[in-house]
Amino acid sequence: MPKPPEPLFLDRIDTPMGEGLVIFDGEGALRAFDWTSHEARMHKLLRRQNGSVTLTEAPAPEGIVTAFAAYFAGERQAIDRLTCRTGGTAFQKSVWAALRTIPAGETWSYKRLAEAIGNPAAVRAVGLANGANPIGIVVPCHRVIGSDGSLTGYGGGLDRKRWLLGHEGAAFRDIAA
Amino acid sequence: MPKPPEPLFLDRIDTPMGEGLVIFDGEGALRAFDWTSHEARMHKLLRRQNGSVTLTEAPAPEGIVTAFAAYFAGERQAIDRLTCRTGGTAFQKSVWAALRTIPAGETWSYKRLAEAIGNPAAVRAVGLANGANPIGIVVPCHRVIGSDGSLTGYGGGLDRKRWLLGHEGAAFRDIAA
DNA sequence: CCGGTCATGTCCGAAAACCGCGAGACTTTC
DNA sequence: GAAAGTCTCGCGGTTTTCGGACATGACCGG
Repeated sequence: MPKPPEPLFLDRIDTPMGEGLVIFDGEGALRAFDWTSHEARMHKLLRRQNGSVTLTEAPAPEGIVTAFAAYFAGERQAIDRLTCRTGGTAFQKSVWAALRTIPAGETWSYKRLAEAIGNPAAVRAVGLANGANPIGIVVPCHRVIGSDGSLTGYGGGLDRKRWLLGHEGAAFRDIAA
Repeated sequence: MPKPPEPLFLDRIDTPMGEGLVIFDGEGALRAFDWTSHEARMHKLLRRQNGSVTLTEAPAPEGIVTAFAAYFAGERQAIDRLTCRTGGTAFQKSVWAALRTIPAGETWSYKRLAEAIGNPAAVRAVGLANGANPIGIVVPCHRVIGSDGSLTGYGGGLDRKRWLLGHEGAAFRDIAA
């Protein structure tokens, strides 16, 4: 079953944690964000969710670039209104939608997230769905931590999770490096 | 990976062996043919090869209808030039392409077919591919019989295979009913 | 406090099952 | 003995099934 490859575009931006990759589509919707250091992982997710895609380097829409810049400059809600579009299963979409309701500066446990989507037992599955989130930062999977307040995991590396939560002024239990 | 459902069309024609279903696409290419009595099987093949499809009843292109009519009336090569389009794996496509080179009135063994596609040992796999052929009659999978001349199998039922070969004036070993 | 157990959704790779066969060795039948 | 039936085994794509791994948390027994 052949699916026509969808044309997507790529731009690079600087972040306090290294160069980031911004993927967006012809309608200007954000499709993915990740760090250059994890490029392979991002491509994998993209392919899984959209079938084959063609990536072309192009300057990102003004709105996206300025939103990221403002966020890093301290305006923590600047990214809240960016329009995103993803593939994924129904379960994953519900998880990602719930993620965007967590305000900056706050953290949820995986359990609370599971309850929010009406599937309280799917705690572990929620963790997986979190890990499959293609749009880092904007879909704030970093705001989910363990029930005991520890950082648990992060696709982009725990360092970045720690930095992001600190930047947003959220509380968490920092367990060494 | 969600694939946009492809719009296909369906028409019904009469054959000496019962009502048949003709599936074709927006460009008038033949996509499937089978008998109403085996409708479920056909849908399964269609779905596997094209992903999800939407079927709408519509009169088939003139060329297709008249070709079938002519074939059943005795003009056995009337279906040779119909343009077909199928999904399937590379292996299956090569098998189906080879099938169309068998002239009416002739029969091949599964072995000969396997040799024709350059994979002499894949005799049994060729049988499978034959069974997965979505376009009965036009892609003449009925012209393939056992090395000893027996009919072996046919998706639409051995009765129809027997009738078709008889209609085309081919030789085979008829083993009771 | 530690260690094990279980529930949950998704993907991935491995392995097995499925057959529209053919060849070779045997057994039947006139 | 030759033609025809029976049995067994190997062949190779495709589909299905199964098990493991995982960004967790609650519970239970030492």
